[in-house]
Amino acid sequence: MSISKSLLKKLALPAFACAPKKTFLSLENTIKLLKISADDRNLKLGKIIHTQLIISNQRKELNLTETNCLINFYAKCGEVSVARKLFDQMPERNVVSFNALMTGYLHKQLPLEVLELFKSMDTWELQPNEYIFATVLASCSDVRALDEGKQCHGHVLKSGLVFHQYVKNALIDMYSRCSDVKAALGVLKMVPGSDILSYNSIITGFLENGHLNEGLEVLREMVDGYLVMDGFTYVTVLGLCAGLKDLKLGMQIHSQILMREVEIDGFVGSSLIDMYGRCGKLLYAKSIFDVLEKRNVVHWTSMMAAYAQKGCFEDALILFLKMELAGVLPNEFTFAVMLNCCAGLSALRSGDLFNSRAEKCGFKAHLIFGNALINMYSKSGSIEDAQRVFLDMGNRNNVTWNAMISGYAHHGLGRQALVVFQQMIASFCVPDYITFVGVLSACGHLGLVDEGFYYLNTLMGKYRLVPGMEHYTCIIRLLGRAGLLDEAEKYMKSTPVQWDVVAWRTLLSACHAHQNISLGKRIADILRGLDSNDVATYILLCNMYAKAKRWDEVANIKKLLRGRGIKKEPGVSWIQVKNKTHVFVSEDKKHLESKKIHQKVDELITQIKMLGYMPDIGIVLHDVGDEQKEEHLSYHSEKLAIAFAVINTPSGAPIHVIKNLRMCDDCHSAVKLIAHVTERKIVVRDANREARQLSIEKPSHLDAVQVTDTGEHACLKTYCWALQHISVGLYSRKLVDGKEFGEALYGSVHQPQSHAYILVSASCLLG
DNA sequence: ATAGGGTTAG
Repeated sequence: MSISKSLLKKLALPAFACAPKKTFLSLENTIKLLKISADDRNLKLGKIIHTQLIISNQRKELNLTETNCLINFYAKCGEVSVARKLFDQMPERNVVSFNALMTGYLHKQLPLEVLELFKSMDTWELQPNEYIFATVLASCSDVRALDEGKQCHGHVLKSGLVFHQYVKNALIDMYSRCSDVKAALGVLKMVPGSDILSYNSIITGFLENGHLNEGLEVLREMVDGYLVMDGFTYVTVLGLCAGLKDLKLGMQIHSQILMREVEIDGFVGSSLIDMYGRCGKLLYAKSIFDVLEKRNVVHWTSMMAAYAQKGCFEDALILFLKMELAGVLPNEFTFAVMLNCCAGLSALRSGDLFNSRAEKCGFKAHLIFGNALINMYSKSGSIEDAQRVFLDMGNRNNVTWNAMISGYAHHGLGRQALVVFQQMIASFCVPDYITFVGVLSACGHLGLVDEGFYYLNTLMGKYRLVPGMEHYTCIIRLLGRAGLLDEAEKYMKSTPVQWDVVAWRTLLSACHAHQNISLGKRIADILRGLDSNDVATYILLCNMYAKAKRWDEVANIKKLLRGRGIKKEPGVSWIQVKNKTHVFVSEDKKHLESKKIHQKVDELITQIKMLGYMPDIGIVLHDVGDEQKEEHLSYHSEKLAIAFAVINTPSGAPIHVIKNLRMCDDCHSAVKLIAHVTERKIVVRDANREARQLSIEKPSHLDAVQVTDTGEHACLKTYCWALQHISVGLYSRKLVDGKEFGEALYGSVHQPQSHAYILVSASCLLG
């Protein structure tokens, strides 16, 4: 009796359980059940059927089809060695046998075996068909084996199978994943009949390899061809928007999803959160997160990443606790984001805790986790721990090497940074843009001018890298450190680079250090032309003049600042002692132990004066006499925090202080000596980053609209706002501004400022 | 009887 597949599936196991011992299935049903077992990855059921086949078979050996089915079954269930045994014992094989086994190797990530089988087909005088090519190309794609993929392409062309949709798409997938943009586009355009899968593959591949603009170009063509996006497309295109930080395009895609009533499933939901998060729209990301019915670990992690990206590290950490309460288990990505938050807060203790938790959960060996760990330890001031993690890592990629190189460079360990760079090259890891930022800054610390220029002008070119502003700024810092200020100025004036405020300020900082007042003045003029209201520049200038005891100039700048209503941000330091964060403001007397702390500061200063410490009296902005100046400097927030830590932590314990501003020269030399007299390791890290936003931002263009946080789609509110400002009459479900919907999207992709974007956005409300 | 694409890290 022949039974339908679905019925078989439903009845299979219970029927087997009840069947009398000598009941055998018909051959036809056996094949069907084997296929079901393969599709469901039901190893148990398949094994039972295999047994039945052997027992019931009157003939000595299984026939070709039966064995092929078995190979397929074992390969799909991950038992590729069993599949191989069956394959090897076959007296006769056909293309199907080969492909079934190849698929097993493909999914086990064993591309060499796939290629080996592909080669051996020739000796069996078997011609590869479209199935074989699709599988072999997928293997090449998986391991980015471009050369093998190209050879396979040649075979495909000879065989004339290039017009098979599967083969064509496999070729596109292989080329785009292997980052061969030209070849991928060639196949897409030369071979007619691209479906949504062709486009999804190519955009995904481009996105993966950072060819974002090319991806956008392909998207344009796709929309132009009126191809309807599916769930995969939305995920990929949202990834593209996130990478390009193109909020407008992202919102258009979101609108289309809403209008077409595409289900926001796990994947689309997380892509939306990620897109809004990476475009800096925390509130939008959260509104998506809030309305999701089921939240998985990716949703939580994407949301945490969105907080972290905005610098709301504490909020992200709180979200982690909420996730735990919701019973969702963290994965390696979650821990990586958490470590990133700890790095942002310099919360070494919390970072250690996450490290332990992750190790217990078995994520220690994950590459992304190790990378995040190196980053956390080095940003939190513990380069030894970073190094330990680095040495322990069995698997390393660019990010790993970069993290270690820039970690060493940041800690002033230029020599080590360059050694690691050499090791990176020796282990055939290709350096990238970020690698050279670290390398050049290491050269800066070591004062290696010639080497710096060699890396910039020669080595970067060898790796086909175009130096960017970060690299040029490193060069300026390098020249500045070496005291070659005039050369630096000459270099800046003669090199056709659009120097920015940071670069000029770098040189100004060198003028401060080397007391080149006249150049400093010239740079101040240039900076004034670039950016008229920058506090950091004025403070640098002020310090430069103060160091030179040019009090007249100091007074001028202070007057200027006062006139513009600019206030210097107060110095704040904080420190974690026994699970509590203690915050200190310069000259703060509010702390409970204030008196004891001030006494300790005085004591420490007396001690280090005996080692030759000379309080710097020239760098304070206060209008007071010299005596008082010394006092003010003594109570800079980091000194207070260190004194507190010396009192409240066991002797010998390391002290980690974080502060908002850059440490002044006086504190720098004082702290070094304090570390010496107290025999402690002291790390002071300045949080040299954008001001932290503690509350969720209001969409800037929506000031007129009350945005509440009650689970409604914040994006819809944006569109409501848009509705009030545009004429709605033009819209019908299919037509926007007299154009097809796709055209409106197309138009706005070409011109991001176009009004079509608002219309498309608005349409989702009406649809 | 054999083949295809997606989310979170730095």
